[in-house]
Amino acid sequence: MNVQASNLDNCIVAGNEGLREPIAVDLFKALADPSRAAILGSLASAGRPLRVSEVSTCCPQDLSVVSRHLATLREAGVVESERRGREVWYRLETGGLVRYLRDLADAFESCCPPTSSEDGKHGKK
Amino acid sequence: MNVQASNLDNCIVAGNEGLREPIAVDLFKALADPSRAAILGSLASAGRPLRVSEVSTCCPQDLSVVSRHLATLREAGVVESERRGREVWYRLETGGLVRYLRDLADAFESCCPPTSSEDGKHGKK
DNA sequence: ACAATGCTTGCATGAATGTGCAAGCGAGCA
DNA sequence: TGCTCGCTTGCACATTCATGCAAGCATTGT
Repeated sequence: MNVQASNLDNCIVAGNEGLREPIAVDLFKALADPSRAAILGSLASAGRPLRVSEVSTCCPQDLSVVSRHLATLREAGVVESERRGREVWYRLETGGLVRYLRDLADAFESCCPPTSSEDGKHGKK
Repeated sequence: MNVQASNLDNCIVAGNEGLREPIAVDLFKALADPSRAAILGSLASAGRPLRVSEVSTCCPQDLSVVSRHLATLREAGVVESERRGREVWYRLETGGLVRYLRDLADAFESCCPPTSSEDGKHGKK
C-alpha cells in the first residue's frame, strides 16, 4: 500500500509543521466497510490462514463479494494471499498497519497537545 | 463516537480470542476521504482552532461542503466546534482517536504475530 | 480429454456519498 | 427593524461502491 498524502497546497493557514504522517485515505477506505471489518475479525479469530470459502462464512454475502473484499484488503496491504492448488489462502499481514497506526497516533499526539475537556470517546475512558 | 463492532455471529471459524478491539468502521469512514484528510491536515498545520472559512482554504470545494465535512469529523469525535458570535471555531480533539489507534495496533499485534516476510508497507521501512 | 472444485471477474443494479448552488438561520451592526 | 456576515441545510446531481448472478479461469481428479 502506498500511503498517499492529501493535497494541502492551497491551504493558506500554517502554524507548526503539521502532521508528520499523512492520512492514509486508501487504507482507511479499506477498513471503512462492515463486511471487510468482519473479514478481518474472522481472520483474527481464526489465528491462521483461511481459504476464501472459510472466510465467507463470516458474512452473509456471496462468496464472490468476499473474494473482492479480500482483494481490496490485499491491495491495502493488510492481508496476503497464497494459492495452493485450487485453493487460495488469505492471512493477516498487519505489521505495516500496526506501524502506521502507531506512527499516526504519535503524529496526532505530538502535533495536537491533549486537552482536558475530552473523555469517553471511542468507547474508551 | 460509538465504536461499533461488526457482526461476526455467523462466523464458524474460531481459534484464539480474536481482535480485542472492534474495528471502528464509522471512524474510518470519516477518515477515508481526501477532503476530510486535508481538513485535518489543515487544522494540524495551524496548531490552533480555525474558523470554517479558514479551514475552507485548504481545499477547492465550496465552503458549504467543508462545513459538512467538519460536521462529519465532529460526529466522528476527532474535532470539536464552538460558536463565538457568528463564527464557529473548529479544533482537533484527537485524544480519543490516539488512544483508539494505539489500542487497535496493540490488538492486531497481540492477535497476529508478525511474520518476517513483510517489509516496506505503508510507506515505512 | 473431460468433469468437478475453488476462486475471480464481467455486468447490471441499487444504495451511499461527495459536491455545488441556493435558501435559511443565528448573531452582530447600523 | 432592516442589513450584512458566517455558517448550516435543503435539494438535485454525479460518482463511487457494495452486492448478486453468471460466466470464466486455473487446478485437480477421473
